[in-house]
Amino acid sequence: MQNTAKSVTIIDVAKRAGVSKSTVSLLLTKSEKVGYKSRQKILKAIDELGYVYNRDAAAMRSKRSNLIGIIINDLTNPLMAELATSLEKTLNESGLQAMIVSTNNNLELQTSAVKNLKEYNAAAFIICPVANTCAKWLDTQSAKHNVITLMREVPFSAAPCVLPDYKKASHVATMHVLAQGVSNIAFIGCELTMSESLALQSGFNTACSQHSITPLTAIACSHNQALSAKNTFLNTYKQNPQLNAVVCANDIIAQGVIAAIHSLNLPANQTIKVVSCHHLPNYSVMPCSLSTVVINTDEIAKRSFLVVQELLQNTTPPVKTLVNVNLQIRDSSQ
Amino acid sequence: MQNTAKSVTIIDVAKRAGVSKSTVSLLLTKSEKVGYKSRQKILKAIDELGYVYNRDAAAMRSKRSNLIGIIINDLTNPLMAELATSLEKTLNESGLQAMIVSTNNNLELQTSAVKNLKEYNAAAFIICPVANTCAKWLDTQSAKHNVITLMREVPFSAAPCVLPDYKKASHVATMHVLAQGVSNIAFIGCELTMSESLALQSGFNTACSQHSITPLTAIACSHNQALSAKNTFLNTYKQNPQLNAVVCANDIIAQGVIAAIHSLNLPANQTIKVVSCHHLPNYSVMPCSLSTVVINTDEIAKRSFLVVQELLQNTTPPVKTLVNVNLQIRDSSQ
DNA sequence: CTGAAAGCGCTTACAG
DNA sequence: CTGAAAGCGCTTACAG
Repeated sequence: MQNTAKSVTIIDVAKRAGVSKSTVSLLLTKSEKVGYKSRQKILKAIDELGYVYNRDAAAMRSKRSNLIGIIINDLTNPLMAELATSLEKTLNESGLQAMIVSTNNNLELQTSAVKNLKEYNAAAFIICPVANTCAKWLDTQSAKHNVITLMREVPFSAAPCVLPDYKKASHVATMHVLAQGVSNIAFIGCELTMSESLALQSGFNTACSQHSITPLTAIACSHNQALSAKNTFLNTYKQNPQLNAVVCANDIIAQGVIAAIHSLNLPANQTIKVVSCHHLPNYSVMPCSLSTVVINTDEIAKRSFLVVQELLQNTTPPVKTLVNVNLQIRDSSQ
Repeated sequence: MQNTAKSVTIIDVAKRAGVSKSTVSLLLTKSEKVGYKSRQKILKAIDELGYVYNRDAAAMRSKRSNLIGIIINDLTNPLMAELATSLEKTLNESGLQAMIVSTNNNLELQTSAVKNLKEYNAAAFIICPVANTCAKWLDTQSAKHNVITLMREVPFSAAPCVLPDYKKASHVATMHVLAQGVSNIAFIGCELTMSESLALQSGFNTACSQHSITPLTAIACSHNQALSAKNTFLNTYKQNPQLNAVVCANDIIAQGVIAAIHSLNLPANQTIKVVSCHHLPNYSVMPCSLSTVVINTDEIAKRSFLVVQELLQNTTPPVKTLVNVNLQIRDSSQ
């Protein structure tokens, strides 16, 4: 389709506007240098001819690029989608073009996504890395390109990283339930080898020891599955019937745990408190209310952008940016 | 960063491999035409030099492009995210590069997204249109570019469109509960002016009349809000206490309705059946089970790809492709 | 398979 | 502001 029509170039625009090709190019790049009259004529010509700026040609000639790759490991996670959307908006506002790519938690797809984006001359890569991303690979990319990681830290990598303060998240969540006088508390997380999970567990343990409480247990269930969390909780409860509080790694796990607690049909005087360390946008609409730690995706997007900007300007950004998190308190006794 | 290093070109590769520039270009484009020995030498040189194919240059010279824009109105909807991921995978497998862009249900963002992607020389646009997309605008784009719409139909537009059989979805869902002998049935949808909602309602009405039942009511609640659905249901129930079945437009609304039913504390012999016409991936993990209509995103992605392929080959694809849907039966009495 | 040549649409100095 | 010129990295015939 677009092959049939001969494309309109700046030469055509220049002819029509009665100015030189250079002037058109000047308007298209740094528009403040062109006088009012020429500007009007050029804009009119562009409109009449339906001229479309060719960024491929511009990028090739100038060796610049305003394309930023956003590589997301799990786009079906509403938090990640929200973050990607927010990032895209932030980049757009600075004249940059976001290109979101989904790797579906697949390492090969992540590798090929970065390779492809290089061929498209991306100026920077914002990566939410898949779980088993290798630090060596990341450092190789980072040495030659502008790369930052998001939401997840790749251990021992030198690439700048922006992530929520997971340790604070679990700490504040745990403190919240401990303040209510519970004493038999468990943590239910997932993928405990990930740096995120380790940070969550660490915040949990710190809070427990600050209250001089030995946590009952800390257990992992399979990846983001409410059903798995439900079963995990039921097993834990069987072995620890004195359990009266559960700190969950995120809202999905919390949902599973809450479902499990409902299924126990506990007497009215026996409650088990549940709190989540990681709010997921669309899960807030659930029947039951839940105290949860909210991660501000706009703030993460903003911080990420600042780091990317520093990279683009060849200054050295902080290697790690922790973004604050906030506990949203709701009725969390089940 | 990438500006400092002088880039490696096919000329460098050709020199190193001891072949001509043309041969390298040949390998990079249609590789079957290059002999085994040359191929090995070239691949070795590419590897040693860290050569990166420059798609901007290639696209500019050849006037071809393998970039496909995927423009999604709501990336935080897990179904849309799943669809985008699936589409990206399908495109990748055919050597095309997907560029996902989120418009966040904002018409201006959608317009500028398409404009930007044109500047990047996208070969086609796959659009999940925002609600108030104008048919005229879409037809203008479609006249000059390869454009298809997904999941939502823009009324009176000539652009090819791929979407689930919403009418069948609500029909099969409604028939399912009617077969259980209910007689007082309501439909709860959202945004009833959208073509999707109209199709859902039409399927519902058809099923009711096939059972010679006059539905109690059909009501809209605000956009995808479980809480709003909950309140809407409670109001409806107050006015129609004989209600014993509810057909919901999607899982989120169904969740709200189920929560409302729970809050009624109905006697054990009184149940209200709930069914959903539109399954949303991450909502399947809910405490309660729910019969719901599953939309196969892989199938939609595949069909969309076929339509795009036809457009790229300048043949005329079907203007409308309806993808089959399936009722997933679970215990749906609440 | 090679090699020289033209050209895709732009940017970037530069002299006027 | 103009205008001519060079060049970004590739593809595409074409004659050998």
